[in-house]
Amino acid sequence: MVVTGHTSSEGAPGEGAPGQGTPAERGPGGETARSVSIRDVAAAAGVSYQTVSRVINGHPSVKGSTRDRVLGTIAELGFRPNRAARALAGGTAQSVTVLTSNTTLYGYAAVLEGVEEAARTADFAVGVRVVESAEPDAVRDAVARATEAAGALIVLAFDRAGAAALAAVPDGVHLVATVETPVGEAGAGRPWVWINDREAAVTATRYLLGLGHRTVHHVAIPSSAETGQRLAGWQSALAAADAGIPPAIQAGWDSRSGYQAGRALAADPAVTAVLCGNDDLALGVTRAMIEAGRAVPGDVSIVGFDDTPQSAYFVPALTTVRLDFTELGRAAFALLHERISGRPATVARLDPELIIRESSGPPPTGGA
Amino acid sequence: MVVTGHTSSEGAPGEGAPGQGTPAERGPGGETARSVSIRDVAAAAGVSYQTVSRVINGHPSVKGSTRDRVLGTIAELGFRPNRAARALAGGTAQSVTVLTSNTTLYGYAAVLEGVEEAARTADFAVGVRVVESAEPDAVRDAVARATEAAGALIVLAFDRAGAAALAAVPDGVHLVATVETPVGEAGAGRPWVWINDREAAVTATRYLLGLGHRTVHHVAIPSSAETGQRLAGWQSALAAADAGIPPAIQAGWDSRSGYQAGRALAADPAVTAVLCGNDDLALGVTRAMIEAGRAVPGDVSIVGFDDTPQSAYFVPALTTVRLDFTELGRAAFALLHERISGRPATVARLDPELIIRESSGPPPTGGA
DNA sequence: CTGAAAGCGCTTACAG
DNA sequence: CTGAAAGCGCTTACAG
Repeated sequence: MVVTGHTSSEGAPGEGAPGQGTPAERGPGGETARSVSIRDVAAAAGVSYQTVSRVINGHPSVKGSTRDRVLGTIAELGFRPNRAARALAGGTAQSVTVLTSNTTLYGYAAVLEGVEEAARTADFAVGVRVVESAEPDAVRDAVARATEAAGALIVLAFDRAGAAALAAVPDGVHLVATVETPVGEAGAGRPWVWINDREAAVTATRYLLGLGHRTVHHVAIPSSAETGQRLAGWQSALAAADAGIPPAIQAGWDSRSGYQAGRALAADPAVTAVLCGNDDLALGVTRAMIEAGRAVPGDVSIVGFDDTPQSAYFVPALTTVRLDFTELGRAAFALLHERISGRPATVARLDPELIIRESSGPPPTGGA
Repeated sequence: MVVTGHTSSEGAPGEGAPGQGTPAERGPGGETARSVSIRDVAAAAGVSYQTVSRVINGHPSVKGSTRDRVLGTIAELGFRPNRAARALAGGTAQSVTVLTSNTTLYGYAAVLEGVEEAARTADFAVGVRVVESAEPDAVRDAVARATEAAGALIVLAFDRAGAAALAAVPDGVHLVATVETPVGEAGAGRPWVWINDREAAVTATRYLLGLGHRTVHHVAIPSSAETGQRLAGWQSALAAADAGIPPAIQAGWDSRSGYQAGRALAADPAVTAVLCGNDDLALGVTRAMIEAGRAVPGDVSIVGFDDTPQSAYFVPALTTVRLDFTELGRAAFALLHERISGRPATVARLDPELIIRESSGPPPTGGA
């Protein structure tokens, strides 16, 4: 298994040969690149190219018959407006770039998927730019780059880096943010879209309490603020039930981090229920519990957040709160498109859903 | 938990209120958008704007002192060349778009991550365009859109849709493909980068055979060709060892699909070892086995492919072949950059690594 | 080594 | 309702 990039090593590499090549001939199927412009269309339709411009931009003052004719020749010639030229000339760029700190974690990747899908449907190009940290330099650079395309922006402000980037976006650029909390600094003054994590956390915590657990422990994901919404919901549900509020364990996003938190939790016999900030964390916590000889859910119940495609196949299958991040991405784009085009969009209303599977149950008889 | 997009519902939404808003005021931190051009730099540096153009493009014929002066004022003024203008004027677009059938599956998302990282470092903008299927219309449209940016292309041709898109890219566009097989139609005539899946499959199969299993079963992921490379490697390793070659089970990419395949396999007592086309599939197969009362690895050994971040935390922890897709993405970009700039790039050589964990072991004593 | 010219493909005002 | 003009910010030849 090799991956290399030596310059133009021609011919078919054999076993163990460099995994890169640039054969001389070309395969079939190649049409010619680049071509028909607004002027070609104009000539073919017998109008000036300004009129063609009006037609493709849906300008109202164009006679119906000429519009139809132009539209016809556009279809015939397969004309596609050049985005770079449009952007340069000051028209709508028809492009969104997603500014985010991550593209592979489940929630982030799902939002990106939703944005791409919706953008594609609306014929928008989509760009991706990651901002590596909340450091001023990184943020400034990321925003500058993401913004220079002259297109619109969707910033994923679920964490500190994203929130910092959101705050640094200059006025005047079309923007929608996906935020953790609509109020507060993160979303301040910007159009946003969100998922009510707090309410979802309340639901999950209440469910665990309802099973008979005296209290629920929490392993938290990073947040855009001091207190994450999932953590806040967990706390308030506990308070409302007059249950004790154990200190939350601050973790990262991945299973490794959950595993470490789980080892600490497993050492405490009083722990019978753990609400984890996401499913990856829950996987790690579960493994740590099992390694420590604590049965799940016999001795301790574990609940996650997100419902990743794998969660139903974990052993034990994970009880979790399903959050539709893909739809959130679609909603973000819809809102953005609405603000750009002026045409109101309809966005589906999503509700959280607690998916009860095998990792949760009543506390051990001797323990509750 | 709500996500909505009603038009400009101002004010702070309370519990259960629409999860979207556009407060009137603006947060702090907003610098002014757009600004300094090549002409501003020229004026400030006391040269013509053409000279500035030469400097930013690394043109050789510029006196050292004037180059330094221009570079200095560029830094001072914070000048950033306008990509749209550059693209329009025929210069290098400094942008890549990743054309792929998927953005969330582990391997795809990891490649995208690697491309983004490398592109960012080289100051390239990155776009994403998904091609939904191998249908001619979908392919034509995807290629047309991905290509219109005038920038370069990286096509992920691991599956049929990706391979079809690759075949449809017209000549003359800068392009690098990540392919399953360097020879054959998929990579034909195009520069490519790959991971030797076949060799990795051989390694994994041999390992299982070495443990004492009479043969190894296979649950295959989709492929860009009739026979996938992982499947081919598995077959050849079996043949080389004179082991029987059971029919492979063709599956999809996800755990659900693996679970279904696993149910079928669990019904056959002769099955003691299963090589799965990826870790998600392995998770599903494992669960099906356990549900059927077959212990893993006591009764059946299971090996995956990829080594996702979760695999080490599965119960049992998954034995798998680690493939560095992120590095593959970086390599794809490096190759592309090399072809665009002419400057040779150095790309790391990657080797597959079999990660032995808990899901594999010798066959049951009575069974082998 | 460094200006002045022309043009990339479009859009926005300005005149009819 | 529909032309002709000017210009978006850059790059590529062409002249010095």
